Amino acid sequence: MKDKVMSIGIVCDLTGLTERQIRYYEEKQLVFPVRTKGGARKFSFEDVERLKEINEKLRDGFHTFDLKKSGRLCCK
Amino acid sequence: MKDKVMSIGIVCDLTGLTERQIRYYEEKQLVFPVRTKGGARKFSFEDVERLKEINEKLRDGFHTFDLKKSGRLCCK
DNA sequence: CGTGTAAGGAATTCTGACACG
DNA sequence: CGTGTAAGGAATTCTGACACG
Repeated sequence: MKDKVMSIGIVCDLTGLTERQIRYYEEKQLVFPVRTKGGARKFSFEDVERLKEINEKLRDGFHTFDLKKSGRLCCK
Repeated sequence: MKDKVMSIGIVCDLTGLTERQIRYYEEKQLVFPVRTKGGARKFSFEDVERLKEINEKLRDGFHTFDLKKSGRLCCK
């Protein structure tokens, strides 16, 4: 599940987010996809889950820096 | 593990096979990737395992039609 | 701040074919 | 039979920027 194998397109399908949102979350250091030689991002299923959580938190009123500080997004 | 999320490039990395081999195995009905709107193949981790088994069998002297007839590649 | 979009380029994947054998 | 390759096109992804606010 930690294998970084998905390109951004399928991640969009799986999360319902836009490429723009995903790239922004990466820019803010909330997710860490790996890169192919060509520069394309590769995500894992874990990243997909995390991205969904990030978006939820943002919709709940949190900010990207809040999420970064906390490290984990979920309290369990 | 059955989620068809990987494009052919990563499958090549994961299996060590070439795109040509993977497409040929699909042509011979040994694997069944899904397609994106744009026509790109998407594979699952299960497909990756199957592809490795297919290639092993072929190296052992089997033919694609032998593999197709047997259905399963592994006897367990 | 978080996200949308148009812009141009680079990398990825696709198909059908010729080749060897 | 199974696989390599060059060919041209179409789809995908990338970055930096302007926009709103």
